Amino acid sequence: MNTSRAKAPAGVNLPALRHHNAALVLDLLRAAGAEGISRLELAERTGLTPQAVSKITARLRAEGLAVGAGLRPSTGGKPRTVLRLVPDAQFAVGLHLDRDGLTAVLVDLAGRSVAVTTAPLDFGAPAEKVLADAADAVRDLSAAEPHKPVLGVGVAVPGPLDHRDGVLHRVTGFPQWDGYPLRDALAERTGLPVTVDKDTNAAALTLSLSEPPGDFAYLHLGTGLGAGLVLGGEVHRGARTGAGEFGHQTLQLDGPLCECGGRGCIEALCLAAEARGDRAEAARVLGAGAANLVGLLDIDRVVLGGRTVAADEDAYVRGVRAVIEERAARGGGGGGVVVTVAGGGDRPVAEGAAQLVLAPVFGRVGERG
Amino acid sequence: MNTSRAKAPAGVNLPALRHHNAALVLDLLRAAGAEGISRLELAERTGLTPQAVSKITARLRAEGLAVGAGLRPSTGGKPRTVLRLVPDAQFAVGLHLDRDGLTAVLVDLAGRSVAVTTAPLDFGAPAEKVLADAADAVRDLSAAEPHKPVLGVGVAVPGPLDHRDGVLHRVTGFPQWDGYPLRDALAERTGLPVTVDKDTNAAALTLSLSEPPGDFAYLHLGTGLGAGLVLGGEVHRGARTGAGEFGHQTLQLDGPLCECGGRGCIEALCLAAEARGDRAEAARVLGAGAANLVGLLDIDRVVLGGRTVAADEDAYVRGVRAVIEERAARGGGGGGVVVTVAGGGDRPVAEGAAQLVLAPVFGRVGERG
DNA sequence: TCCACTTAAGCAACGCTGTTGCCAAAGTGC
DNA sequence: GCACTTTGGCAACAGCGTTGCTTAAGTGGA
Repeated sequence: MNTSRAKAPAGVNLPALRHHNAALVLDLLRAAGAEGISRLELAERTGLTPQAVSKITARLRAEGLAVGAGLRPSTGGKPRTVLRLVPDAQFAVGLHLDRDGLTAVLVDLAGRSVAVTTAPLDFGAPAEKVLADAADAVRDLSAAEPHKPVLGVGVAVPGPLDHRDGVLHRVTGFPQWDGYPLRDALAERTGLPVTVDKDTNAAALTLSLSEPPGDFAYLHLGTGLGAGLVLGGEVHRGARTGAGEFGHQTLQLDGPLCECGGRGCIEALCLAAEARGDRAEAARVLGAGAANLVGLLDIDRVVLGGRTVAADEDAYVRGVRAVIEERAARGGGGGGVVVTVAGGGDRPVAEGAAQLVLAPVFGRVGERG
Repeated sequence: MNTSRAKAPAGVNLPALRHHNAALVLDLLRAAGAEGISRLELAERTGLTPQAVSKITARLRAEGLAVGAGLRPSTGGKPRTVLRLVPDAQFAVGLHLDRDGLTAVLVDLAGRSVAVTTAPLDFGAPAEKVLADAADAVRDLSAAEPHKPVLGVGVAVPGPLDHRDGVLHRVTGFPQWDGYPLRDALAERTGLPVTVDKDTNAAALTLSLSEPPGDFAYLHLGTGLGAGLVLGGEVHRGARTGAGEFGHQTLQLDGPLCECGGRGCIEALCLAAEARGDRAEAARVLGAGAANLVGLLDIDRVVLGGRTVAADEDAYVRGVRAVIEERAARGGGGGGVVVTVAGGGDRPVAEGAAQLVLAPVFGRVGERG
């Protein structure tokens, strides 16, 4: 069962402290982007003394991860030196294995894709075949930056899996993947560390970098309906990496039959409304589920995405927002919740897969849930 | 809005490290109870070296927080010395302000109530009157252990509030509390640090100490229906301390009217079934909501409590379990989820209020959500 | 009864962390 | 040109957990 907390050796010694503070500074440098950030601002944000920040940034500069980037205007004294991340110091590969295609990206420390490959993929083919294609994509992309280290490979897949050991489970319609140790198999083929996660979690991870701080849920409405949760700056995966099962929540007791065998699942209701052209009703249904989620977790934002939403973003945003605001007005929680659509890159899932690898570098361990 | 993450000075210096490790060891000592735990076990659990644990425990003993408690049987060498927490080294006061009564407890470090007072309370009286009663209860209880330090006062109240600044909001039916700065007002009267939280969160906090590790939700079914969430060992409160709004989730689109003004709220459905004597249906409805929650968060356990559940624990446990297991069998998530009833003390809310004060001592900061 | 062996726990020296006190560098503005 | 402000590095330091070693306190076989 969930052993993540029970076994967590939470004791902190000096190397762990050093690593934590360095990662924290790196995270702030990343957030500052090309604009950069000064040592004193870093000190203020971290709560460390300016001198400690100087030492930490000196080490980061020696490792080639940070660099000076000009001066701020003086405010009456010596102007502040601005520091910024060196995005191409290290890279990570992100793979998105979908039912019909493979997308692979090489991502730099700033989160930008510097190389992309896409290819058709038969997810129903034998696992070894799919794995060989994936490994080829990793090899090709790594060659794009031959002299820079590639930290690892992140893989996003549609189905249920265990994020901790990287083993797939019961991928709907693809029984050959049940119990397949994807992480270890790909790690052996590529010689790189591999991290595996659900596609919705990867998308949520990408969003967590561009979204303002605070908790949010990413609701993905495409051929199905799923969710990725970001709580406290980290993706919430739950005990068995099963969190975000949003589509089969009951929204209509004893309602119409869903293909999962249940009744009144939000996914069935929402997609049925969409299929008969009643987009307002689809948005209202989605909004009811979103409002349930907002009330339960008291998050700051709801972010919508997926092909079905993209077809009419405005209708969905307005519909969902209306339900949430109406419930907030009744005192059901969720006042001030913001509803938006996922902007960001055009390959958010593959980029999020790469972020699975980069997250530890910036202190977003993600081992908690 | 949610500034908890943006402003969090996450930098760690040596005093912070020392405090963290000491709190971690204290937490393990508390978990070990009267039985105690050896230095080497502490080292194994924390990931620190035995020598570091020796130094930390030496400091704790010097402060009177830990003490030796006999020897383990030898395994062929020097027997291990067992250490245990000194429960009566420090205390905390917990207050439960309910609609019609006040319960106050003095709790030791082990979480046991060493003194209790209950009194009728008119929550609709002027705030100053209620506050005076509360302050009196605190003073009386503090006198029970005159020579030991009382760390602070934790207060659990029914309504919506902000845990961070301790201000109440829109307590249903009691407009005079809207915007009342309960934390600061009581802190001034008692001269002690005060922490305020929702009653369901306090109950969940108590349970988190006796329950096995892992994430769980406490569902309280009494005159209303609410939830407390424990994720990653800490109570999840959300951006505005509004998390756990479980009763007014929509479970039946366009269903019967709820007193909140919405339609098809789980609370209305569940209580209506209970009112007409259909306990099986009430349990089924509760189970559907619980299954929604389980799927969304992938928690390890669901814990039921409250007067209505207590009236027929077996029916509710079986009913809720049945719905969750049926959905898990369909692939909707939640396999292996355990459904139980809240055991623990007879004053779980007041004791949980006291735990709000004790949590930081054991490194459960709770500032994250 | 003795002695070799095992295991636990403290002492001392150490490396490394962030902190403090101080000073040089690099601007502004009268 | 000089007084002032602000930034940021250097050096010394206190305190953390770690390492190497010693002492304490048991077991068990000869």
